[in-house]
Amino acid sequence: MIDYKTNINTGLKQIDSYFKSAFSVDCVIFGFDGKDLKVLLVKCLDENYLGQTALIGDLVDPKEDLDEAAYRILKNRTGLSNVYLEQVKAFGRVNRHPTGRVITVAYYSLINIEQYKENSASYNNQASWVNVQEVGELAFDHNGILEASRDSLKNKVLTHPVGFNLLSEKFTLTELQNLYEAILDKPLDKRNFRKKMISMNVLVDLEEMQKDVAHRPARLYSFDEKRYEQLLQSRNFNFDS
Amino acid sequence: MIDYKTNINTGLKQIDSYFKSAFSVDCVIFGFDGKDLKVLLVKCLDENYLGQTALIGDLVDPKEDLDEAAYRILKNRTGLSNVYLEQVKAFGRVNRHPTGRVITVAYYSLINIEQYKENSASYNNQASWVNVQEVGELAFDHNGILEASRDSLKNKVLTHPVGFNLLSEKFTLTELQNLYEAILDKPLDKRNFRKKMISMNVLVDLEEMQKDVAHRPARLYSFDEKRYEQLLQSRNFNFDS
DNA sequence: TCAAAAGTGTTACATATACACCCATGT
DNA sequence: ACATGGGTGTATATGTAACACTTTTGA
Repeated sequence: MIDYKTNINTGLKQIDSYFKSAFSVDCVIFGFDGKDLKVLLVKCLDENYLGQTALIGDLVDPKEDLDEAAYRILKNRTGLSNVYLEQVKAFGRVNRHPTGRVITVAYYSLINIEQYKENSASYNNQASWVNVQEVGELAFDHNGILEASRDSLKNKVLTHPVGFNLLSEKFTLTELQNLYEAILDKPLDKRNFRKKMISMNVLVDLEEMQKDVAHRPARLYSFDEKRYEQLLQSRNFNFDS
Repeated sequence: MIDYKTNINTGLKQIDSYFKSAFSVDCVIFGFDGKDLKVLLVKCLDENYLGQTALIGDLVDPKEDLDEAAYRILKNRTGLSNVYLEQVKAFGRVNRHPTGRVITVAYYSLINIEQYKENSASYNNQASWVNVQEVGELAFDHNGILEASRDSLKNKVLTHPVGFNLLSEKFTLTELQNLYEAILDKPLDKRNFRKKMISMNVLVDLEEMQKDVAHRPARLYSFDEKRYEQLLQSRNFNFDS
């Protein structure tokens, strides 16, 4: 009934015909420009999808952990290390890649666009930020990967305040609210949002104001990582409104 | 800076050295015996982990989608089709498998133990049900995979009543509560549990009673899948208590 | 003085939690 | 009669949702 020779957990000799596949990692790199959620995309040079837009990805080196590969790709493309990175899931349709059998593992990461601009100056890699609402048809199965990543991010942000990774160190509550609205793709009530955020106890009031804005300047906050780590241990956040 | 020749999304010729890996699927098959959450495990025949206990898994055929492979493995091992199946994530540490570079994609599935027993009689595959609380050291990185799957199931069950897949068609509210307690690994309040479950509107009161029990017989219910599908579309459940 | 965004409280409603006793059956 | 699990309601606390006006700045 079961062909034990092909069963990798119960024991097998290396069966050459199985070791002819490759893995890739695709990174959905999210950024935020103060108004819209953006994703970093590149032009595809693969002959089957020539000129189409694609996610940033690469083959995983045989001597490289999956997570390592994701960090390497991010570092290569953005110049940034220590970025927020989360695995989404694996995509493995047989014909998803024309070159051969390639299973890809999707990751999303959250980076600060300003920091990217500073660091990536030396990397002329022709990547560009596209509003997630305006992403057209992508190469391969990348539209599906992007959708799954957006969903994953939505769920994450409802329980963990990871959105801070997309903002500058100092930010206003309105910027934060705009970010949540962009991620959750729905409007939020200003007063309720502020109450909830402040009651979470992860914001540090910097007692500092915006400057040179053509309206009443807003108070600046930063994110208290230590406080957040403590909260993670005690119990879950819940950010729903 | 970036080696475009090795970049699979922007275009590449097949690079043989990358196409020497394999994928496997590992299935965390959960069952419920009325009291404890169980997982179906097998004895490992791999020489590196000889005699150790392991999850059920297999290599993915080069001509087979990932999901297909998971369904095939389940069918082979349990005789069951149309089971509830959910991808967890990919595990890709370089040395996780001694035979070669093997990335594995974990799935968990929820099946009914009674149904399994009926169907698997002809498959003498020496699999056995182990209480998840009592699982010892497993082969490969399977303890990590099991943990990730339990977490994933916990989260799922808080928002979607998928637990029904583990029960018989007819069940009592106490059985259902025991199941939730086993999955969430904490006690729940009887009255609050019943109120909440009933208010979800996914239970059908069969107007039928338990028989041959040495105490007051309990009312039997079944799960209303159509109602559930409707609810999924409208908005999310929330099962937290 | 105008435009533009910042900032602020209260009330109604819904949901979650805590909690203890009587009931029906088989032995 | 007793042991076993089945079944039920209420009060309180907490969280969520809805809602509009005044303030501060630069132009």
